[in-house]
Amino acid sequence: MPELPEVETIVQGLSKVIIGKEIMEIIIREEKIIAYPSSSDFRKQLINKKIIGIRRRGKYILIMIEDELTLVIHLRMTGKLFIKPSDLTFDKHSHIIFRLDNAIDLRFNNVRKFGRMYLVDDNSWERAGGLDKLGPEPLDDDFTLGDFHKMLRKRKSNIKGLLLNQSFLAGLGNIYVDEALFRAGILPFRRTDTLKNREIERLYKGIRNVLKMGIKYGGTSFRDYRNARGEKGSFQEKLLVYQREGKECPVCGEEIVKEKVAGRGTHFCPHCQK
DNA sequence: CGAGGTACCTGACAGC
DNA sequence: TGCTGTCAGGTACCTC
Repeated sequence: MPELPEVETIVQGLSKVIIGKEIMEIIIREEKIIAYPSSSDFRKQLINKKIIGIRRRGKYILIMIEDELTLVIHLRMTGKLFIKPSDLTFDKHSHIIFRLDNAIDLRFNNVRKFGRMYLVDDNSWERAGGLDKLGPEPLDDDFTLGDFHKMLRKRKSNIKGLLLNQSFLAGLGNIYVDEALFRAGILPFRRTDTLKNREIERLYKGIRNVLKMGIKYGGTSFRDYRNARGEKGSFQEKLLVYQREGKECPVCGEEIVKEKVAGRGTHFCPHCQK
C-alpha cells in the first residue's frame, strides 16, 4: 500500500506522539506478522522499554528502542500504523497492538496480512527483511544526478521495473513510478540503456519532485491509506496519470492508457511519453 | 543478471 | 441476491 511519501507522513505523525513513551503491553493477534525473532522473544525484549526515536528508510519504518534495539516495520499492501486511545475494542484487522504508558495504543492494522515486523540490534539489519539491501534514498542531498546517471548506465531492463526495484532505488512504488515517468516524458517499457542524458535528468527531477509533492500533500489515499491519526492524504487529487485510464491527458488531451508493465497495472500517455 | 510467473491474503467491484 | 473473476499502494521465491 504505502510508498515513500505515505511512510514519511506516518513517521512524522507518530514521532510527535510516541517518542519518550514506554511500551507497557503488546497484544499479538496474528503471530505471522512478527517475522523475527519469535513472538515470545519479541514481546520479552520490548516490554517495559522506552521508544527513543523513529525514522524512515525506503518504505520501512524504524522505531528506535532503548538498549540499542530497532523495531523495523514494513506495511506492504494495505498496512496501517496509527495511534488511538487504549480500549478493549479491536478492529478485525488490527493484528498487533503496542499499549503505551499514556493510555495510547500504537496499532498495526493490515487487511491483507502481508506486512511484517522485525526486532533487531541497532544497525544489524540482515534479519530485517531486506532493509540491508536497499538502494539510495532518492530525496537525500547526496543523491545527485551524477549518481543516478552512473546507476542507470549499468542497467538494461525496462525503466519501470528498475524503478520499482528497491535495491536499485529505495521508496518508489507503483503510483509514484507512473507519475515520475509521465513527468519525465518517458514510456514505462523503455529500455534503460536507450535513455538520453536529457531524459535521465528529467527523470531524476521527476522522481524527486513527485515524492516531495506526495509528502507535502500527506500521501495518496484512494482506498486504504491513512496517516498516523487515521486521516486521508490528498495527493490523489494531483495525480496526472495514475488511475486515470480513459481520461484526458492533462497536457495534450489524448486518452490515458493502462497496460501491464513489469507485472503491474501501468498508466501513461502514449502521446506525451516517448 | 533479467524476465515472468506464482504465492501470500482480504475485500471491492463489475458482470452475469 | 449471489456467484465468479479480476484487481489492488508490495515483495519473496521459483524457473527458464
